[in-house]
Formats: sequence, structure tokens, C-alpha cells
Amino acid sequence: MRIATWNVNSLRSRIGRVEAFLQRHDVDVLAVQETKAREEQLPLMGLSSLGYDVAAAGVDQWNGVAVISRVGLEDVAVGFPGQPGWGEPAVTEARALAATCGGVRVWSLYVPNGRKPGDPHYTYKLQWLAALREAARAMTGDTALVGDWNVAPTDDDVFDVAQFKNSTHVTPPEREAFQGFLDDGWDDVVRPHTPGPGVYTYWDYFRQRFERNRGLRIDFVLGSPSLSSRVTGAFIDVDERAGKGASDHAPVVVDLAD
DNA sequence: ATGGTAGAGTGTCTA
Repeated sequence: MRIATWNVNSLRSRIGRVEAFLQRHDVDVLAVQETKAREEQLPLMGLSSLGYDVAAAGVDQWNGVAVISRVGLEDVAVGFPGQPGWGEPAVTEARALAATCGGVRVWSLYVPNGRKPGDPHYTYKLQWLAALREAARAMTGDTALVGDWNVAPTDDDVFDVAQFKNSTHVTPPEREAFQGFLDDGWDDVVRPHTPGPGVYTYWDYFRQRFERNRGLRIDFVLGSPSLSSRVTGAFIDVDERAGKGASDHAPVVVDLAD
């Protein structure tokens, strides 16, 4: 089984690339972030003709997440237990959707960006990660926490840390929040197959960052121990970031033994 | 410190 995660930066504007990606790599389950569509604008008919079902949630003008699957889409849930204020207008920027696909529990996550250290959105980001970690501790079975974490866990995951002074994604509290998941037994199942430095999943649209490989590694697949033991390979589809009409993130793909 | 690009939708806001 092949699963993937991709921040598509608008599902509607990227639908052609999404369909081509699914077919090119024979993907069974794709978690997407930043759908930027309202619920009534989904599902997209092209996907169903390819055999995929779509579950979307938390859709608004800027964010939103979805899971696209051709191996089942069961027990769909939005949010996670214990998160304060879930669903209220003030927190609509942050989303999580879970679905069981082919026996694997897949969580499509869009961690809040945080905007600036000290900003209320930054505080909320840390609270959101803490709430997710707490909920994740209760998860059992083959589970994958996938998506745009908006955290670059180490300096190797940033093209130039000096440029990120006073910026989000690299602050110690954010990195500690991410590390907490690893401490709890979640594995970054992609890194062993894509060693760095210089390996990224996101390149800003500005200043030809992709062409110069000045990016960040902020999209992750964290596997539960039982899922992690099934991983046979992983890659970042860097080529998908090239050319006109690309998302600013590349897809991350993971293969699982049956 | 600012700006650069892209996507949502018409005013800017967000990333």
C-alpha cells in the first residue's frame, strides 16, 4: 500500500496535478492540506472517476484538509479529543481529519502556521500541537500522522537558519513540541530513506527558492511503531514542485508492506 | 526592516 501527503495550496487550482500525481505514482491514499475550498465545492468529480473517494473537513478560504483514498474511507472524524475550542471561529485555521483507509488510520494534519513568535497564533500553534500529542498518545494500531507540521525540526531542515531569526518554524518551543512526538514513539518514517542535509519538502514561491533549493523540511509522515515496521520505502516527489502551476510543497510518499 | 509570489476572491488577507 502506498500513502502520501501533500500540501496542495488549493485543491481546485491543483486538481489536474493531483490526478496526475495519483496516477503517476499509483497512490492508494493521499492526505492533502490547504484545500482552500468550501465543503460544497468538493468532491471533485475527476477523482471519483479514477476510483477515489474524498473526505474533506475544516474547509475555509485559507486552509482545510482532506483524505483521498481508493482503498476505503471509513470512520471519518474531524478534530481530536480534548482540543479546546475546536470548531470555533477563532481556530478555524487549524485542521485535522482522520480516516481509516485499507486498515491504516491516516490523520491529515495542517498545523497552525503561527505567523510570528509571540503572536496569539503562535501560542495557539503550541497549544494545538500539545493537544494533538495528548490525543495521539491514546491512538492504537497502524496509525500515520501526516501533513504540514509547519515545524523544521533541526537546522538541517532549513536552507539557512540565520534567515529564520525571530521567525516561526525553528523556535525551540516548536522544535520541542515536534520532538515530543518522537519521544512518545512516533517515527519520522521518511527520513531514513531521504537523508539530508539539503532535503526539503517546501520552497517559498519568492526569489526562485526552488530553483536554488532553498527550502524547508516541514511535511512529515510520523508512524506508530506498528506502522513504522511496515515501511519499505519513502521518497519526496521533488519534481512535482517544478514548473508553472506547482504547489509550494512537494508530495511525500511512503510504501507499506501488506 | 521590507519585499518578493501565489491563491482565495474583490478588500486585502494568508502563507
